[in-house]
Formats: sequence, structure tokens, C-alpha cells
Amino acid sequence: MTRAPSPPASAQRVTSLDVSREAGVSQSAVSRAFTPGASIRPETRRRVLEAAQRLGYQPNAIARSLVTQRSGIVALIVGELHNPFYPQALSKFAQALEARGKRALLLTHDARRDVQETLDAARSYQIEAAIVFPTRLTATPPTLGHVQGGGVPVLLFNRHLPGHQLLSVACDNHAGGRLAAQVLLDAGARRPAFIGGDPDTSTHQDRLRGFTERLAEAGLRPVAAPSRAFQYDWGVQATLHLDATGTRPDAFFGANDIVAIGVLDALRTLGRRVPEEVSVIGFDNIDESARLAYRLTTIGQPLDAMIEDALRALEDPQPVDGPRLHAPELIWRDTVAGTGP
Amino acid sequence: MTRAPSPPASAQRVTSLDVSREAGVSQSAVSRAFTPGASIRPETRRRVLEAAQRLGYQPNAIARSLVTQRSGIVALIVGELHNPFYPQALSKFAQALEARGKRALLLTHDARRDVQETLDAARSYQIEAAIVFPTRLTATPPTLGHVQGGGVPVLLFNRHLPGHQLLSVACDNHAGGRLAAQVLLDAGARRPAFIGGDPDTSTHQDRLRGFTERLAEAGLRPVAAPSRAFQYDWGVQATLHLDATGTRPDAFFGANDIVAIGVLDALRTLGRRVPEEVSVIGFDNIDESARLAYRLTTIGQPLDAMIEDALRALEDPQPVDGPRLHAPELIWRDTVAGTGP
DNA sequence: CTGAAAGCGCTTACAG
DNA sequence: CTGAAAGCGCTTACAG
Repeated sequence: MTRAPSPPASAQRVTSLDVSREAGVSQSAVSRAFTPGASIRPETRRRVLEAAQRLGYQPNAIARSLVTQRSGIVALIVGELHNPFYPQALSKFAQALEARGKRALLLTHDARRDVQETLDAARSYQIEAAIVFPTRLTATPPTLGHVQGGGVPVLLFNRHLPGHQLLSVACDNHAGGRLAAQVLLDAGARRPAFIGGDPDTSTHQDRLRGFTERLAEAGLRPVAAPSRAFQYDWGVQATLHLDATGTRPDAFFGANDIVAIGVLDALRTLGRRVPEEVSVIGFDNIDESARLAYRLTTIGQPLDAMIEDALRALEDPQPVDGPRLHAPELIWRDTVAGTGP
Repeated sequence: MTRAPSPPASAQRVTSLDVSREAGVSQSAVSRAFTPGASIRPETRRRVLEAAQRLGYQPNAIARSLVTQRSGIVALIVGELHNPFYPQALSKFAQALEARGKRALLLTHDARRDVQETLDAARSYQIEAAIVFPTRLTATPPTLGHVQGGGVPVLLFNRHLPGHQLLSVACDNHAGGRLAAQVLLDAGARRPAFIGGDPDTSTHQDRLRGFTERLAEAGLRPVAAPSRAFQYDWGVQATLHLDATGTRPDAFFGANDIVAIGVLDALRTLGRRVPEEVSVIGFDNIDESARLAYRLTTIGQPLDAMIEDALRALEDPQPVDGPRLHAPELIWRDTVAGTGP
């Protein structure tokens, strides 16, 4: 079997043409050798693969994308990653994507620019879908109001936009809010407070609504307390402020774990004992909530299931009818009075 | 000015050819209109841009990459993101990349597979560089031992591999270790312990070496303590174990903040008062270390400078001579006795 | 099963 | 400043 000479060392990239010469086959054959299920004799494939190995050849995914019209790229659009819930989701998404032979293009957005800009930039890479993590987004336009995929499906993770036609996957925050109320009620709370996050987000709103609803069924209503941001500092500040103004809730529901941890730290500063004097519950079940210093009882989100569902939803496009909700789960630890469920 | 008819609605993507027809110019002109600095009459560019706007056209970055041989894509390779130091670095990298007109391709690796595999997968996307975050890597082959960029520069962030020709950017951990010792010495420590992370990493080794060295200058040596992992649980466990075996250090240097926070929580469990009875210092200055419950004194890494330097190093390829080190900075809080520097 | 050829959507000499 | 044409590295009908 005669072989064509190897390509000159000056050649930068080794291409399928180089390999075809090395293997003594056509360039098409090289392509087929790298295409699972392609019609090619096993022996030919073997020869090609060996030649490729010798030359250090690897198919060019960019060129492939151009002709197949499928880039295999999914955009992950994130803002700040201060809430540890998101990095965790992010790396799990990247892994799940890889397991499906896809790649994650990581893009950032900030509060000042419209997400649309970021999305457009992503679209030039022929992304097959975009997942946006609304770490800094509010529901009000222009930030997220009119996002247009322009042909590519866009999914909002952990948030939904009432009245908009965006795919979205989230935890059933309304049910989670109810669950939090239930847990606090069972612990004997009579004056529970909700320390909210960004009041303009569905996560905040749904959790509050569920919480309030369940409390009402027990003839109670949450202690009046302000909302502001899903941040540690805010949890601390809100709790201190409440105390300073003479409001002493006997239980706290933090809009997420970061806020609840702030509440816990503020309570410690105030010398109030948890859970003996006051119960605290959070939302998300981030790593930090399991620390010995906190042992925060919280409502966990079924992250893996949510991610699988998100990817599935993106794969077969069907009309959006409301957010895809996942049941939350109580994570019992040490910050709520009683012995648990 | 006569116009060619608009492309049929059936056409999936709108291409530069569609725009050229809409604008009544050549396809080359469309390309030039989107190329900053290209030789094109302002009026022509305006016409093209308007036509593009009408048609919703956006240049195809994939096609562009193919011809320019520059993808504009940089791979970010991460493992687990349990240490919050990494997500923070990750999002800052993504932002810094975008500021330079580049994109971040996010890839994951796990401890079982060789990073080489992940890198090869990334290479098929014609990445211009790869940055690996060694969140799960040890220095021993095969995991990281023989990584070959195969033409693309590879940079290790926050770690270096002695004797290997990989670019790397890190904090000067040796100096940081010395600094930690200095701080503890100033606080009057006589029996300081180092609670190590993964002993097989340069971060661990360099910090320990600096720490030991400075201690030796003061005629001291660290209390014998085991090392294992850069994890919260390990910090807790190691501290508890030390205490159970009758070893009572008067100061702790946690190999990173996560470990130091574990130490702090364990100390609290043991009823030992910080910093009155025992001082604790960490490394990294992650968000969590500033929580009221911890107020951890720590050695901060100059993250922004490190990221800029990493990107710069990747841009102009020059022979590697050792890791590029950045000076650490003492973050004084409440876990070390005394009034600070 | 195999190869020659067209074409994916751009950029970039080249000639005008 | 502009257009026609070649070509980036692949995949995929098409014909054998």
C-alpha cells in the first residue's frame, strides 16, 4: 500500500485532507471514519483512525458546525455568582451538556445592559439554545422584558416572567413558601417574618405568596418586614432593623439561604437563641447552609431534576404554557424548634 | 435605487448574501460593513447596516472563525465548584474575556478522566487558549502530568506544576505562608498548626513551606497535623481529631478559607474562644470569610490582577520560566489576637 | 462501501 | 472604495 508523503511540517493545522493522503483514501472517507454510523468499511475506518492518530488529527468542530448547521453549543448566561446556588447549577449544567455531546458557551450580563445584547452576541456563534441565570435580573423591562431568541429557544432558570413567552424551569416556589409556613407553624410560631429578596422577582413573589397563604389558613399573617435583595448583608440588616424598631418575630423565613444565614448571624449578634427563642428557615439548600455554625433548616431545590428537565424542554420545542415547576423538599436541620416532620 | 427582492420567508438563516441583495451591494461589501477599519465608504456601510437591521442579520461567527483561523474562543476548564474561590474567578474571567471580544467555552473535567481528554475536546473548537482551574486535580500524572496544548497555550490558574512547561498564574503562596506565620507570631502564637489541604498540590506545598520557614526563623515549628483536602469537613475533622488526641495548638493556619472556616466551627464546638484562646488565619478571602459568624482574618489573593496577568500571558506567547506570582495581601479581621498590623 | 463535487457563510487578496 | 473569486475544513447527496 503506497502512501502519499506526509504534509509539510510548516502546515499549521492538520486537516482531513492530510489524513486522507496519509491513509490513502478520499477525504470523504476520513469524514466518515469520524462519523458514528456512517457507511464505511471497518477496515477503512481503522486505517483512517490510525493515520489520524499518527498525524495528531482531530476534526474541526467549527467547520463541521458550518456545514451541519448544528453548532452543538448552548449558551449559559450568568450575572454575578455571589449566590452559591448558581455556580453549582452552572457546573452541573456544563456537565449535563457534555454528557449529551454539547458544549457550554459561558456569557455574562450585567444589570446595566439588556440581556438581549448578550443573547445576540451568543447567537452569532449559532447557539442551539440559551439558558439564562437571572442572578442580577429583575422582571421589569428592558432588562429581561422582551428577550427574543430570534429562532433559538431561551430558557430562564430559577425564575419565570409572568405573561412572557419564555421557557422557564423553577422550583415550585409557591409550594415551597407554603411548606416553610407549615414548618414554622408546626414549630409553634405565632409571629413569623418573611425577609424578602428582590421584590421584583418571581422567586421572591411566589415564595412570599405561598408563605402568606398558608399562614392565612392558620389565621396568621406575616409580620411586616421589608424586602430588598438576595444578599447576606441584607439578611443581617433587615433583622437588626426589625429588632431596633421593637419588632420581635418568633420565626423567620429567609427568601433564600444567603438571606437566612444573614438572619442567623444577626440573631446571634442580638443574643437571641435559635431555635429555642426563634426559628429560622431558608430556601435553596446551598452547601453553606450545612455548616456547623448554621445547620440551617431549609427548603431544598431538586437541582438535578430541574437541570434534566431544562435540557429536555430545550430539546423538543413545544408551546410554552407557564413555568415548569419542580417540587421542593424540606431539609431538616437545627434552626427550627421541635423534632421535625 | 432598485432592490432585489427579499429572501423567501422559508430561508432559515439570513446570510450576508441576503443582506447584499437587500442593500444592493456585493457580499464583500456586507462583510466590510461589519469589519471595523475595513475600507468601505461610510455611506455604503450605513446602507448595509440598515439592510441588516431590517433583515435581522448578524454575522455568523462560526463561518468567520473558519476563514480567519481565529475562533475568539478561550476554554475555561473547571472541576467541582465547591470552593467559592473558583466561581468568582470563573465569572471574572468570562467578563475579562468578553471585554477583549473573546468568548469563554466552559468545560468540565473530573478526577477520573485525564484533563487531556477535556482539552482535546476543546481543541476541536479551535480554541485560542485554555485556562484550567485545578479544582480537583493533583500534580501526579496522569491527571495533569502531561497536558499538551498541541499548539494552544494552556494556563494553570492558582496552581503550578514543578518541572512542567505549563503557563501558570498564582498567588505567591510561599510569601503568603510566611505572612500567615508572621501574623500568628505577632499574635503571640507559640504552638501554631497548619491544617493542610490536598498535600499533592503546589498551593498546599508552597503555603506550608513559607509558613514553616518563617516559623523556623523564630525558632518554632508547626505542630504536627495531618493534611487531606481543601474542604470544610476536613477542617472540622482535623481540628476535632487534634483536640481528641490531646494536641492543643494556640493558633491555626487553614490551607484555605474553607478549611479555616471548618477549623473555626470545630473550635466553637469545642468551646475554645477565638481569638482569645486561639488564633485562626485562612487563605483566599472568599465572600464567606467576611460573614459575621466568622470574620476570618485571612490572606487575600489579588484576583483581578491575576486574571489580567493570565490573559496577558496567554496573548503573547513567550517561553515559560516558572509560575507568574502575585503578592498576597493580609485581610485583617477578628480571628487573630491583637490589634493587627 | 467509496470518491468527486458542491456548498455551509464568511474573509481577503486581487484587479479595477 | 468596490466586486468577483478563491478558499477556510468539513458533510452529504450523488453516482458508481
